[in-house]
Amino acid sequence: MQGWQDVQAEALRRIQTREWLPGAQIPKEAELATELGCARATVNRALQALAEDGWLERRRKGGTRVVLSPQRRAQMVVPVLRKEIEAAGKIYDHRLLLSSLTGDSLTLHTLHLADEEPYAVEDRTIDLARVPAARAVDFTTISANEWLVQNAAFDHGTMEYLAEPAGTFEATHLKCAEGAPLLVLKRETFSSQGRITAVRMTYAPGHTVQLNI
Amino acid sequence: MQGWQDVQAEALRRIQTREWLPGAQIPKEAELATELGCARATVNRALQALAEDGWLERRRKGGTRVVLSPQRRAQMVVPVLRKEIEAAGKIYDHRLLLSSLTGDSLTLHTLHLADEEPYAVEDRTIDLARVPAARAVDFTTISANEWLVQNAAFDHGTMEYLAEPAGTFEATHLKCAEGAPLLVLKRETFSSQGRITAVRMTYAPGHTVQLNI
DNA sequence: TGCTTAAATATGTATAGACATATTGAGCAA
DNA sequence: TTGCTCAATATGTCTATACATATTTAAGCA
Repeated sequence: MQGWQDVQAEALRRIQTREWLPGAQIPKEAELATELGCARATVNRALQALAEDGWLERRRKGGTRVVLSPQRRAQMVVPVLRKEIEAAGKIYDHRLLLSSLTGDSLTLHTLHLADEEPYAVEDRTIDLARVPAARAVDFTTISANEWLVQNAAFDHGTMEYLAEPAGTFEATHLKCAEGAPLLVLKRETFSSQGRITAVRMTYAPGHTVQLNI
Repeated sequence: MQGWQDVQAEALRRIQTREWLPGAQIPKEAELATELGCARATVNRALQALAEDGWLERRRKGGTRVVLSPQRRAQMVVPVLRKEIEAAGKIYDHRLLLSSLTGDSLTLHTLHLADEEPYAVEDRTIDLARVPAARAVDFTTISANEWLVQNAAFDHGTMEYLAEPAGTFEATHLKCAEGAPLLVLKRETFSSQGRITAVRMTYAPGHTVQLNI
């Protein structure tokens, strides 16, 4: 009944009730340990967790202080279309619309379907220098989206959502009017070697992206 | 040179190189500790971090196994408009367009400006039962967005992005054509007591949302 | 006054040992 | 077979201690 999670909860309470003010130093680990009746290591574990969550800033010798403006972070799972669609109880399928190879750069256009209805169109470029194995893959069978997730471990990446009007290409494949507002996702993923792939995913009308805070 | 971060890196390497296959059990903590020449607590710390990052699944007595399909998570900081705008080197301002009180429900319409240019329109409902202090606030001075961030600690929330055509209201205030594709954010935040506020933020054309993986 | 250097100090982390707790799985009973 | 009990076991966590490391502060010196 005095675990580090309890200590974390208590510290978070003091932050949120402004008992510990933003920017202010909080008692040092040893003091808190004494006050709460536990070992310093326990306090340390708790405060580290809070620091990782962005509530505290810690510096050796400098002590621990409450962050000026706690920036909360929203999270989402990186979308893997097939799972997203199957999770909604629908049947996933996809059509490879175009595949073109220029040097080490492979370009793929894919239409993703949910219950035979258009779900999204994908415009992807793969750098084969980073993923040589992709040369031998038949992307009509498995979608590039999925194959890369399973076979190309990446370090980091960026994602960007925006709204754009449907062009002729999108309107045709997504069965919507030209100019209809569509949600677009641009994503790039990198390994330590450099960029693996860049995607532009245009979702059918009505699509939404959910995040949790 | 044998810290828990090193152990974490080594474990992550084994996962990514498929030395430890998805779904497979990995050696138990005690064994890894012996193999890597460190204490079990060190291995524990490392594996816990990997579990928190979604690479491993751990169960008492059941051991630790590599997650079937490592779902990567993308993160973004919850947008606080003023900071977002000021970070871009522009001057933030806002206009309260409408304020209406019905029982415990306060509705606010706000136009947010960056360098005097329209940036977004906000349609917000605040539940005053959860934030009584909001009754006394002059939201022409401080935006609801910002006041709530500073004064209403929330537990959790949901966010949803979508693309919608500009209506007459948006077109007027955001200076764009009716029907222009706009990025819309719907957000709800909750305290342990219940919902604090619900927002619908419609961004000016061209706005993008960035996330990091 | 300004610079360099040396102590002081708070956090970071490792370790061994102990106990807690959730699950599994085997053995036994209905 | 089904259901129950109980021992075995892997992870979860706490503790006390020790040392590492980054920074600040103070002292010393030019």
